Amino acid sequence: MENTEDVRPKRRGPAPLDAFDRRILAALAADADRSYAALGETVGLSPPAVHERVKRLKRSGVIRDTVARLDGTAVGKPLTAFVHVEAAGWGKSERLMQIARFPEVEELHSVAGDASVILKVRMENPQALEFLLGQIHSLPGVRGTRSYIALSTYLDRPVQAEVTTDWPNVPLPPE
Amino acid sequence: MENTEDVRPKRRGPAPLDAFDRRILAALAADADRSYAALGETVGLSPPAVHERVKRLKRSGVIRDTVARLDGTAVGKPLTAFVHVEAAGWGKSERLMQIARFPEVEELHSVAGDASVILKVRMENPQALEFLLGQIHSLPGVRGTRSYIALSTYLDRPVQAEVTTDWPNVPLPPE
DNA sequence: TTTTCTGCCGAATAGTATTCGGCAAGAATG
DNA sequence: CATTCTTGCCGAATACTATTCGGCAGAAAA
Repeated sequence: MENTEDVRPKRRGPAPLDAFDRRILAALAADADRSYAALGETVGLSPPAVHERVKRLKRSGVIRDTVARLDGTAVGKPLTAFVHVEAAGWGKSERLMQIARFPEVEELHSVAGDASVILKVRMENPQALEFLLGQIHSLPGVRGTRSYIALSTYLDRPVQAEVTTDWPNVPLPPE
Repeated sequence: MENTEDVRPKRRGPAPLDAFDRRILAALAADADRSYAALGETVGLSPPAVHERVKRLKRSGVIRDTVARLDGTAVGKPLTAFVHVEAAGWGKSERLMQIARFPEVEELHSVAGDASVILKVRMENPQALEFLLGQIHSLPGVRGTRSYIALSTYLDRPVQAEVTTDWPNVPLPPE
């Protein structure tokens, strides 16, 4: 006989995140400094069990990475702004990607809407923003930009593990 | 005698971040999982020295927190969007702040420009976005909204420690 | 029902984080 | 300038965690 290779793998694709995973993710997205013992305490698992799950979540890419979030003002960049770039032809010219090399640029998305690209930038001062806009305008195919300068930031947090499921009902989730 | 309390404290305010601090911050903003030994290796300090600096940077608030960054799609929210809210009177009505309770809302800024408030949201699907917009429109003083749906995200990173200082010169920083 | 697989736990081990004492360089003091 | 004081570093010692391991139990497959 041959064909002994018929055994299909049991399950393909990432296991769909059970309640423990969700709690672990929620906790880590809020504070990744806690020990596995403390984590296990809050989610209801032993330290090794939490460890194994976190390891799996990292390998599978659910946890992209763990980072320190810095205070923009403290590092010398108190000015946050969103820059909408209207590009001709089709947004994502390779050149436009180049401005991602500036450490001031934190996000870069191509979007649907009356802007082709949206940037989130954090600058030292208005003049620096002016220079950056100059850089952007010098790129080929850039028709114009529109900047929105943040006056106050009321919320700035990473991707949350929770998902609102009962949209039509709740007017506002409880505190 | 009295007035022996004349001795002014040597230095007020946060020390201004030397080169070591910068390197530590840059490293931690990229990957907070490394050991102090590994960090010390790359920045040129002993593990205890790095530890002490990190502790100080956290206490002083330069390092706001350390978080795990999750994959939006993996947690069930593949749709990223920026929502501009045009509010009457003055943007920051207390009520508007309430929508920050939805775990889908990641950022909330008041801005200068032809929008009063900008939200960054991550939704399960377009319908969920529709519901959220409904919530926003139901708030008093909201004149309208404009949504920009992210098609591709080319860059999404935390505040970088580096600051570009020679703006007028460089056309683009080297790789 | 039996077998297999998965994921948990407690205990053991390995590896860090953290503390401590001493030292050296720069700043303040006289 | 000499002296004192302060700051921040290092190496070694300690305490605490992460990580590994063996065994077990429940669910899924056979």
